[in-house]
Amino acid sequence: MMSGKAKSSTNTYHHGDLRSALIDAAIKIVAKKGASGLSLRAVAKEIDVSSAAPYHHFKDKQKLLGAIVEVGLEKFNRALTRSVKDSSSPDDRLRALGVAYVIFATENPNLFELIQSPDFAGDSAPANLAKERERNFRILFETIAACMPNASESQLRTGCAAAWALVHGIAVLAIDRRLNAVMPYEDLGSAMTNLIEQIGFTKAIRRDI
Amino acid sequence: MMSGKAKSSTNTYHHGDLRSALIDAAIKIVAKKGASGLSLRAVAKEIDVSSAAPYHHFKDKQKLLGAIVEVGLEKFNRALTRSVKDSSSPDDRLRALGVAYVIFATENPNLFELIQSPDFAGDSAPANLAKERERNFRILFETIAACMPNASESQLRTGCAAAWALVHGIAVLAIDRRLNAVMPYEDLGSAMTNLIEQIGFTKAIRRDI
DNA sequence: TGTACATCAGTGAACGCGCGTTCACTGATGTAC
DNA sequence: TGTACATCAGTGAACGCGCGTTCACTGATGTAC
Repeated sequence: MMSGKAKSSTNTYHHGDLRSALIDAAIKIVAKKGASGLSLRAVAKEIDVSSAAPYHHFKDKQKLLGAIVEVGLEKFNRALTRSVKDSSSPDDRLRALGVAYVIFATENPNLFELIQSPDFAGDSAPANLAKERERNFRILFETIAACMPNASESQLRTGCAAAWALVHGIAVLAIDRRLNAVMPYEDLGSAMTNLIEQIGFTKAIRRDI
Repeated sequence: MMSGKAKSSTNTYHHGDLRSALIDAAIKIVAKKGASGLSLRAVAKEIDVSSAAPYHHFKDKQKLLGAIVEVGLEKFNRALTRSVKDSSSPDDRLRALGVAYVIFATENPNLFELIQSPDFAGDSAPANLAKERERNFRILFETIAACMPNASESQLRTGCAAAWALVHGIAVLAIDRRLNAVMPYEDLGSAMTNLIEQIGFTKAIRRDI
């Protein structure tokens, strides 16, 4: 057994930190096969534990998935926050934010899709996830607000919707390599950056508002 | 039995047009439960036929799904073609095309998602599907070309990518009602139209190109 | 420090389920003569 | 028009599989005295 134990280096009956280990293993499987390819049994097997063991830490499969989404949202949040940190002008920050969104999506396609899944993004989603999502939205809203200093609340929201939809569309299409047919690039990341640049991202969403 | 037979009104041993019936039933199930909720057995049951019967018409489940996608793409194509028919100016046509895209997606969410699934949209997709998709792209390309009469081929392609991504993003987010939180409307369709209008759809994609 | 005991976090076997697919079969249909 | 026969399109039973989940259990851990 190669798996490191958290509390003891000997092979103990108890795992030490099975909960974290389960989440890690689950994220690894999701990354490889997508959320639909994840089974509790596979997760348990991945860390050499019986199929029943996870039930001491998660009520059911859905709860484990929820934990993955939480971790994923935090990671996403970190990426977005980082992107917006040191850019100078509001427009630059908005552009950087969009690029970070797309880059995260293409680098973590399966995790991104799980995070966006209606099961966890809808009204019936757990409160902690909604809170994390709210944090993400705050970043966008504040950046947009800095870009449009004279806009009303309602105008800002429309701006958010427009920017979000555009970037989300690029992300989704890029994940499935659907844009390659339209504009072939070798490096997907730079292609997306390029696209965002070319359509005048920040200027576009301010137009006509 | 309520199901109508194609060739005979009596209850015959042979169905008549089982292939079409299977596709219809499958589309109905997809509409209700999504592609992941579709099973061959359920399709067979829906039209009161044995679980083995579909195998006389489709080699396996994937082939049936492919048939659904084909029908779905044709329907999608019809909607897009229609939208672009009688509008006057190129800008109006592009806008109408975008609206039709979003409307189709929100009215047929599960079918739309199946159509866009990487299993059938990727490079390994069946040739007939790729052809149907090409037809859809043609509509966009020609509309964009009309909007940008002096643009180069490469510029047109970038324009296509931008317009597509924006509209696709709206569609995907709208399906999951994710935009409601940002800009609440009662009628989703009019909200989307509104959004497309407000961000200056056609002007935006011409900017900086 | 040592012992008794409650609690915790595992095990392994089993359950029932729905699924895709295969198989030998049979009734219906169409065609050659 | 009638008959023999090949082919077609169904049936129903069964296969094996992976899955989520439950259960009685047991070894390890922590705590009160």
